[in-house]
Amino acid sequence: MANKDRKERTKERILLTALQLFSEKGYLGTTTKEISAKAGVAEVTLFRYFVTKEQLFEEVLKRFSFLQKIKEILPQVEGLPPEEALFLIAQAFLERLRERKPLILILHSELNLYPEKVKDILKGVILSIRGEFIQYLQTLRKRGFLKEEVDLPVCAQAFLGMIFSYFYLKDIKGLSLEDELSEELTLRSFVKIFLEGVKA
Amino acid sequence: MANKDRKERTKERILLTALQLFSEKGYLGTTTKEISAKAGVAEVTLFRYFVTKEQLFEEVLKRFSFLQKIKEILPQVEGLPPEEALFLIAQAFLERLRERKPLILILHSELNLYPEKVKDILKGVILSIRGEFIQYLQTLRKRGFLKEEVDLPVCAQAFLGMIFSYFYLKDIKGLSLEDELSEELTLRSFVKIFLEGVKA
DNA sequence: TATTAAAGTAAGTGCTTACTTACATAAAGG
DNA sequence: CCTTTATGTAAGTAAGCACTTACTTTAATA
Repeated sequence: MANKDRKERTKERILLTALQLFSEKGYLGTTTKEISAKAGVAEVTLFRYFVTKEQLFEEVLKRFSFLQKIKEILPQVEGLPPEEALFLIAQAFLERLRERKPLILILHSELNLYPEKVKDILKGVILSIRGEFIQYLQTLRKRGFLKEEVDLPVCAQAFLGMIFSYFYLKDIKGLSLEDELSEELTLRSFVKIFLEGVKA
Repeated sequence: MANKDRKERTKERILLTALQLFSEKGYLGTTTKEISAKAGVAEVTLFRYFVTKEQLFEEVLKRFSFLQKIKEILPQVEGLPPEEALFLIAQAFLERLRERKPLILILHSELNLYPEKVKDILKGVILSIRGEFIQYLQTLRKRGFLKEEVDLPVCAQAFLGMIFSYFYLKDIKGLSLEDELSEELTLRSFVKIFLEGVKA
């Protein structure tokens, strides 16, 4: 094992552990001792790489907010009937939110620390996802599927908002209301409502 | 001024200040010194009323999660055409979320502390709001306005979800996307999409 | 094998924080 | 007016935390 690999791997281990702990307990609720213990390194090693806890936090944000590539599902979906396509998009969106859950949790509870940085990241994530979705809506519009007068960004907000709220309650807050349908049925209902709401 | 009033007023002042600071800086980010200073009392007074910081936090939750009465807008709305009624409901819902913003911020960032208690409160808030909305949907159904097959709880989730996400981005995260419509237009668009999506 | 780089051990420093104790003052009530 | 009750002042304690320093061990490299 080359020495450089070794360095990178320990650094990576610390970053990963920090991501996890920050997302579970918040920035203030997590101690450097805890991070280093769980990462299996000496506390001093942590400080050798990231001079302060704050810098570690910053690097966690950097490392995990941009690297996760957004998978493109649009191409696979363009030929399908809109109802099916929207369902698949909804599923993919949910999946994507779930993958990013630790980061989302951090952005969620750590508005006080680095408010601008956190906001920028969030904005980037939202704009990219919404952008993709608007792209799909445009193909629908070209095919004459949509009402003329609808505003695409607002439509996207509406549809993604339904799904985000669902994610928020279920995955972030861990709430399940007794009378809930299965996930698939819920998403399909959302799709139906949305589609009827915007189609020509 | 009676002595009892005096006691209650200082206690209330501490609770209010704590609510505000906890919601701004989180539980761990707020110190008892800070709370007492801002409330204009000696730190020791805080501890005389609430033996520990944790107990103060608990009382903040108790005090502000149940007292805020949910205003009834349904009666004022029943006669109106559905599109107008839904718009007013959407506005009222947003307003209600905004009133409760400090509490929501706390429930938001303090999942670690008292997870069960926090969850219960959140669940109560959500169920009560959703319950009211379902009530309204039932009147629409009775009047034959809705598709037969739609599931009311899911509809409610969809509609309130759009609005909640809007609130989340705008009021909680302070994000505004450049291409956004005015609040009124956005809400009216949501209403249109939803109504077309569920009507017979 | 000798050298160098990466990581560990261990002890400690200074600061902040929740919480305490003992005593003092001011207002309310009888 | 005198007692009781609410609040303040001031000083302090014990613990936890981020971060440091000095030295040692382990492992890659030349």
